[in-house]
Amino acid sequence: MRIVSWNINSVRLRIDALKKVADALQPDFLCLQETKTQDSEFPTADITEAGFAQQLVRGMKGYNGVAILSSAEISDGGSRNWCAREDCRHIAADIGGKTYLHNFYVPAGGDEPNPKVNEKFAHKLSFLKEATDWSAKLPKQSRNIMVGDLNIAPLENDVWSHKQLVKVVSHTPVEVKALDAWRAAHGWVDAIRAVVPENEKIYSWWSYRNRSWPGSDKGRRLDHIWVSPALAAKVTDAGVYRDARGWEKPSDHAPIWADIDI
DNA sequence: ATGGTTGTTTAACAA
Repeated sequence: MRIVSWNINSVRLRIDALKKVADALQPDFLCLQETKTQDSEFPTADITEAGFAQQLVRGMKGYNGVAILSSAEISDGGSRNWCAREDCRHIAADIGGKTYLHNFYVPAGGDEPNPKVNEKFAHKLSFLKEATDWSAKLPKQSRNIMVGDLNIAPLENDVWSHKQLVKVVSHTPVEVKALDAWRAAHGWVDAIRAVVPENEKIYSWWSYRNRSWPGSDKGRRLDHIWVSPALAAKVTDAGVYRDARGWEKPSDHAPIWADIDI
């Protein structure tokens, strides 16, 4: 079974790119973030045509928004509000066999990594804390897959330069510590790093502001696929589909994928 | 040290 997670940065603008990703990666489940589309405007018919008749959608006008698309039957696994905001940053699916798929879009956090002066960074840290508490309550033997744009690159080789980014939001020690706590709360296993050794650089996002992609390759690994300890041994392969970042009018994120033997 | 780009929605905001 293949799971793909992709911050598409507008599902309406990039519907053709979605079809190309579907053709190339053949996902059983395609999880999207930053759909930027209210549910009534979601391109349901186009996505059905692309092979995903099953669609769980939670969007809002202009910002955020998440979706889980599937070719096989799934049922609604609910969606949660975080930090008492209805800002469409989570949706879940029951994908059968007592296995649950959670799709997250964590707040980016603004520019200044100081919660006292930057409300967006405070929001990000609060979100991480709530998600940690939520993870701690998941039964240890339960089968969960958690994907999304977590907006944090935790390891030194998850960024193009640890030294130059250590004070930049997405790679600061306080965020990395919070992400580690979130992971530890359930014993989540990082599927990408289970496949790609920590001494190898791997990224999933490249800023639009750096026009030199892919030459200088100044990326960050902001997107993640985590699995419950009970599924850790079932991850057979994983990676980043970098090609999509080089297409016409790309999202600033590339799709990431994992094969899980369930 | 600064500014660099893109998307939604139309001047500003978020990323």
